Amino acid sequence: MESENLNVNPNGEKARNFLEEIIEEDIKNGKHGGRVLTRFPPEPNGYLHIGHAKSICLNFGLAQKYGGKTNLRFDDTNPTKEDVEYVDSIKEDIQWLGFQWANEFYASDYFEQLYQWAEKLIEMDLAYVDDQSQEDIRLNRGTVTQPGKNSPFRNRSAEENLDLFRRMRAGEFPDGSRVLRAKIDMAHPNMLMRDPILYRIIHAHHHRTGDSWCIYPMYDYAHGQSDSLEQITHSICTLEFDVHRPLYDWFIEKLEIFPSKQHEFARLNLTFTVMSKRKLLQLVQEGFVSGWDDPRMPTICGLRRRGYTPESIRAFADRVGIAKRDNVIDLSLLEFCIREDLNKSAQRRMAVLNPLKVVITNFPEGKQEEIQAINNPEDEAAGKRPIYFSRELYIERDDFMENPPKKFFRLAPGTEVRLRYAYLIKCEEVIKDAEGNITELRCTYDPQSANGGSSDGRKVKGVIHWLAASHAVKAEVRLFDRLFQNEDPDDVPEGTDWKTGLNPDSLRVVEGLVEPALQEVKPLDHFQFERLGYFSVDYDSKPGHLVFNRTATLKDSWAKIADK
RNA sequence: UGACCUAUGGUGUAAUGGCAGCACAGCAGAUUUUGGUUCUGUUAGUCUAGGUUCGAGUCCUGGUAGGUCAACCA
Repeated sequence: MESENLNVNPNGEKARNFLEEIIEEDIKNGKHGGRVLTRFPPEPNGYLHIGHAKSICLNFGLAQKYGGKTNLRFDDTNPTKEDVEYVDSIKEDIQWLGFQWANEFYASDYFEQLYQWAEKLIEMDLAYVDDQSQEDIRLNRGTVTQPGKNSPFRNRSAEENLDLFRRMRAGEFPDGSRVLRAKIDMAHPNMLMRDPILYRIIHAHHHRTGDSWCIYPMYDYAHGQSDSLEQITHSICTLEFDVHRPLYDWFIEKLEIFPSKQHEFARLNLTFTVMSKRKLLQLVQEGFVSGWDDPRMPTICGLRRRGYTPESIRAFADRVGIAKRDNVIDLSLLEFCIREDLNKSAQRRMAVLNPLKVVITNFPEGKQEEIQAINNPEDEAAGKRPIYFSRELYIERDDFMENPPKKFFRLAPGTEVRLRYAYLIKCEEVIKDAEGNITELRCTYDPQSANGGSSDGRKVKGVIHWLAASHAVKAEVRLFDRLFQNEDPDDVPEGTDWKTGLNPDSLRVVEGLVEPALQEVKPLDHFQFERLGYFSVDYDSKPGHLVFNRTATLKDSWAKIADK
């Protein structure tokens, strides 16, 4: 769990982000007795994504660092959008990431208290029932440059307001007919302070409170007070809530309740990635992906299925940093984090995605040789496993070129390469079918070249992966690429649907060959298929039908050389 | 045409009035039975104009640029 912070101050201390500075200052001043309590407050209206992961790591990480705790609170104030399906997935994802909340709360737990406070505000002449239509409320709010106009219902007596508000709760009025608003200032330069709506009438079934309510509090009226009820010390949210802060403070001040403080940080943006829940939902509903956990999705469950580890996501959250300026993180940083983790932990296996048959003409027919292959060169404790060498083999089709360019140091007619952990082989003959397609290579091997040696001390630059024909089983291999082809997926030509930016090649399924022992694996086990990248076992995989997802490619320097 | 937030290499993020550093990406080299890893080196930055100060990325003022706000969403 200990995350490395790479930024170091000149005095050698770890660099702090601005939130850590605020908290340390608060602790120093004895605020709340040095207590730190944060919260992660998702609305259960969708699955969590990598942006939420940043927020989770921040909220839980801060509490851990300063000896505090973190609550999980579902912001379930809008019954028309929310569902228990999302509640369950959110809890699962947070735990998978490696965090445990101190308490599981729901904004709906506080509906009665919130209601009582609303009556109090009415009695204080700080709230009123407005009968204006939704349209009129919008019109009379003014614009960012023009002040709004007072509602004709703004000066109702407290008695009348109380009566009306109680009847709203009792269900006497239809949806949209009336709202409860705070009485602040219709000319306030901050639009949020122009008599914000506190309650609206929604005759809908709520996933937790059922049908006991037909009026529901708005976010602004629920969030700060929920923080306050839980005695949250540091309420951390994203930048767009910045303009809500005066209102957050207004309720706490007028109600004279626990003074939670809101702090804002910049949300995560990733190149080639859409992060909006609304858009991700659209991709799912319109069938562009197989579901919220499609391995191409930036959701936590999608990344998990893709083979990302919790450690890699936490490391990523740590490296992107926390600040208040808008940012777009390069996707290559996320890829770096998963490679860094998997390089250390993933066992190596042989696999061939696009097989080309090779016959070793000077190797006896029927003979089989056992070779000990290293499981993970980065981790000696991972040990070795047997693989088998025989006369008939498969190599990767891309590892042979009939007319190789300069600097291609794999197999070509007359050249020699090493088969990883096995022998040096030399290509003697290329067999083709009637159409001229290469169907087979005839090679000879150097019997003296085991264990990295050779008969005369010669070395070769190329080392390729391979599989004995007798020791290879078929597997479905899913290769993924980014879902969107533009660096900024929202940057599409005027008037075009945002989905025009989808990458048509984001999924490729191939039938490959893998080591037979791979039949024993279970979902989410991960491996590095030598030279092909990191792969993990899909949920769909079963003994008769192996399915692997490519988590990440290896860094490919050949691609750059070939480009030049 | 309002209020608020923000501005440091290509991308992020430090420097809390005192040598502009780190990571990713890029480039070059060494090692390597993975064109991987590891190691070394390297390119590249304080939006702008003033002011305060012995000294400004940092403080002040103006400008410029980007973002947020006009749901009975959160």
